[in-house]
Amino acid sequence: MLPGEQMDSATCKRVSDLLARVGDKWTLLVVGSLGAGPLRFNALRRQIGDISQKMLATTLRNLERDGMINRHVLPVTPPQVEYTLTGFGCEFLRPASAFADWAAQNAHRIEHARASFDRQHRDVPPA
Amino acid sequence: MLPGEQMDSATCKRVSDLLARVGDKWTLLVVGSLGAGPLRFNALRRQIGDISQKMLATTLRNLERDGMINRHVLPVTPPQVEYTLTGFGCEFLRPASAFADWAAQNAHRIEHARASFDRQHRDVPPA
DNA sequence: CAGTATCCTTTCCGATACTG
DNA sequence: CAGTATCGGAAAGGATACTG
Repeated sequence: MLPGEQMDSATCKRVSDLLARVGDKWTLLVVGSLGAGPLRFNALRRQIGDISQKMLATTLRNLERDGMINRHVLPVTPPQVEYTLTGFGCEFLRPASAFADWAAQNAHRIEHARASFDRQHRDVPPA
Repeated sequence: MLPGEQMDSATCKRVSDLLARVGDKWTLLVVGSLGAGPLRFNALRRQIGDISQKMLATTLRNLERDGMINRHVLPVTPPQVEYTLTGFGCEFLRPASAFADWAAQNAHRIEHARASFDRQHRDVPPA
């Protein structure tokens, strides 16, 4: 994008769509975890901590559909399924990490802004 | 972040939080619109198109709380309220734009991946 | 182990009506 | 003009039980 030029409305909408997908409660956690290497379903689940079985399955399916991860079923019993980032998924991890870095470095500023805002507006609220 | 090192779990969670905030249906559209210059409430509303009054008010309040925008009330009748990006908001627009660029440039790849995935999985679904 | 199916609660968000 | 208040439908997401 040219400096000074902001996103046009149509582009912004598509971006917003993707951001909504990726900005959901779990997607970034999953992609981040897989960024360190392949993981199986339950390993992934333990790594993330408090994700429900349902949401992990849904998130993984969406990421697979979007071409970000590969699902590899090992023909053993009991079955094992290994998830890995695709090349596309790795590419995605770059701007995501840049964004993540900014967020991590500025989180305290946001918290401060919130505290300040709340302080100035905690008046007259209830009876 | 060091290359090769992915985000740790705690950082990832904060980032995920911010992404969820920013990745909601309207935030990025509002910030993007304000990136081009200050706008008043209804001007912003027209620019974005189909946002409801309620969601615009909510989104603006959240952004103000996070220190991303300033709300300036002009003492005239009828009242006018002008919204502008803060310095912090402008800084935020950088990584957001980087992310947005990637998303815009790769949107077609995602669409293709989805179509391909759906093609391979449209079998045996109903009775 | 790796899921799917179902239920149920919570949250989101649009429509509408009203206010300073 | 710039909001707030209230309501109701839709969607997200957790808990639990079940399956290959």
